[in-house]
Amino acid sequence: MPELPEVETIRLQLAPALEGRRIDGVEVRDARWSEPAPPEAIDDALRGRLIEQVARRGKYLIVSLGDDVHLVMHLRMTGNLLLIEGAEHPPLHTRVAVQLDDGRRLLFVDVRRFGTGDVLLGSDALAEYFESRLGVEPLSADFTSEALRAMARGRKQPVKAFLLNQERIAGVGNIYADEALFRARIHPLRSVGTLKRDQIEALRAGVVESLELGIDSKGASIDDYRHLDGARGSFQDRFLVHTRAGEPCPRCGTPIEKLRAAGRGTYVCPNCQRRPRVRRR
DNA sequence: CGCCCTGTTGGGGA
DNA sequence: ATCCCCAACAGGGC
Repeated sequence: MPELPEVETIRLQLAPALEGRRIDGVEVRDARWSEPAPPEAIDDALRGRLIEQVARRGKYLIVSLGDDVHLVMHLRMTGNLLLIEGAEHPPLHTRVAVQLDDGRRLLFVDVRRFGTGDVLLGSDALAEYFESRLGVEPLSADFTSEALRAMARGRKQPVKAFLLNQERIAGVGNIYADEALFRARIHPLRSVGTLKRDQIEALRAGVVESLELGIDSKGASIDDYRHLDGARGSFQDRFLVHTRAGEPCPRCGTPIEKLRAAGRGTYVCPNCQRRPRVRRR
């Protein structure tokens, strides 16, 4: 059993990664392990350990290994995690390959290199990592109207920025936020602190419903099938307003409009989701 | 062919 | 708190 490195948190920079190495003939460019941990420390932390549990928190994946070692990964926008057979050729843009003892490999593939990975030593380090980053799980019993109202109270922030902030509600992305707001009939630029009690409840329900659209009948996220041809199209078809500028609102027929909120492309029905009095840009 | 814009995210700086 | 930019690419419009 290898000795644990002294550092408590190892930054495993998946993007870029593994300078100067080739993975089955696939060249990996501009790669390096970032400070403070040298590659040997990463190897030592992972080598010989059993995968005991795979979990999710917000948009993070957690692979828990023996001796309280945790590999925490984020796919960001284009990342993908693949399990391949030993003889299989890793796809282009493979950044990190973890060799498993049965001959298979776990690949982190990411065209844009936004994805991240951290090796955390100990459950305290793991808890701390998420405490500073993530708020309530919206699909848990803790996500009540009361909790949402308490978080929103007094804030002038546009409601869309509030939803995208992972430190309060974990896991709501751009597409999901638009869907939740459309369902709740709330304009994304509305100040979150001004929402009435019934709007807060509608927003809570909208968030839950939008997230459920991303889960298929087997309980797996539809994002699990991203790499399969055609999955992407059917995924987007589930959402009513996102990327549908010009198309008629499914509720009232008014053309969907595109605007910018919280720095992201944002889609609304201008009739169902009334603009706040004070315009902002 | 080149330039410009956009983007399933999050972090840092002004 | 809030806006803006950036990371590193692909893909589409012009």
